Amino acid sequence: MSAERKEAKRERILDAAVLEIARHGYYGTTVSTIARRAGVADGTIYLYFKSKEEMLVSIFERAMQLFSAQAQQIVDERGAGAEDKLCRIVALHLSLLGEDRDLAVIFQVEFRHTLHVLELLSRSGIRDYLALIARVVDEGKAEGVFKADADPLFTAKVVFGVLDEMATDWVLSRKNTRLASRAEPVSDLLLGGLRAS
Amino acid sequence: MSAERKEAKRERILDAAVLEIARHGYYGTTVSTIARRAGVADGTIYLYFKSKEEMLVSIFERAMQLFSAQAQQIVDERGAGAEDKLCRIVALHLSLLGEDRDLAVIFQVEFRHTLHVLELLSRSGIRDYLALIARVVDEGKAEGVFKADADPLFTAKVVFGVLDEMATDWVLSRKNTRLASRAEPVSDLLLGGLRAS
DNA sequence: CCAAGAACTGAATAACTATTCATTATGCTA
DNA sequence: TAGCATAATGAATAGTTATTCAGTTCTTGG
Repeated sequence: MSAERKEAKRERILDAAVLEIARHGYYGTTVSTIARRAGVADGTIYLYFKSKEEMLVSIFERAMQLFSAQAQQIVDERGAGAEDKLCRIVALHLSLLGEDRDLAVIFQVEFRHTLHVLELLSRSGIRDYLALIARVVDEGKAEGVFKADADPLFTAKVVFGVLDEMATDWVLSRKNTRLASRAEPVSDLLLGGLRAS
Repeated sequence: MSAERKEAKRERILDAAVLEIARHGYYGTTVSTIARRAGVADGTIYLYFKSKEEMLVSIFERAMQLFSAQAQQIVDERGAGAEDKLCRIVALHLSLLGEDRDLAVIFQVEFRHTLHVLELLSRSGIRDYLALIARVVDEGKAEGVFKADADPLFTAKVVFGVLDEMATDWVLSRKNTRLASRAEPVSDLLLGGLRAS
């Protein structure tokens, strides 16, 4: 079997896992269910993943890669100001989760539990993301548009916390709002607290 | 058996459950383990709780009661300004979780998963809490110290999000910092974004 | 077209554990 | 203190499910 076809099947299994786990939770989803939805036999799962838990880790890694790559691009851009970069990261975060409710559920609900199992391992992906935001805060201080006494990592955690709560709130609410529509008010409030006076 | 002694035993079981679940997760903790730590037989658990899940709900309710009662007191106080009230709620939130790491772990990690099972049920406790914060924002607007265009519920979610992220970060970090020490910088940043200019 | 290795299958296995309930202990009242 | 109700026990039950592996089907290079 060609490498591409193998990769495609792996993706299909992962997609099935995202869908089922989002709807029924990690412990409420059996390997058989995932296999059935992916259209493979139970045993086949184990040709692609060492265990059920490894599947969850893979979901996290695949999503985090998408996330980080795009955020990185925003941060690296030359010529853009820190305020603008921060707004775009906020918008990106809310858009990516807002586009895929199943993935959002897994991020906001299932990983929280898994973090307990994986502990700092999974958090390391978040740490990189926080560092990225912190860099933007640092730039803003250098530009003189953010308060000189803002602690970059602390500020990054505040930003992440707000985004995270928005996402969780959206996931748990039944209303049919767009998550991305909250980007502007979030940016406004955060920038209000950050700007040099 | 007297009602007090019964209540005391119920509390002992709940304490044992908090300890074990915080350390090993809900699914990593067996009813037998909780029973052993509480010093009772497995079957005894079921004289006090209908099921394992009900134990978790009881933990949530017991803690939320403590939480809400104190927050309510702050909000109800006459003569205090909205800025001051907000600062005190921030401090309260971080103190209560900071005083009891096991409880904090359950709140920040285990309940996230359980929310999936209990869905909006558990969130309703949070909803009341959010409403309380929103009321303070409203007062601040009436006093003229907060921006006139601040949306109270949205702002409450932002505040909660920041507090929540601080708590999660503290729970997952191994460092021996005090959670409550972040109250001041959190308040500063939030008030900076909220104040009328 | 045909090995032969790669990929896949799914029933069987091997735990694991929430909950029950027949039995025993305890405490209270008269 | 006897008798009765209440409380506690913990071994047995009943069900669940991740993982394995012996056997089958597909692919492909010569």
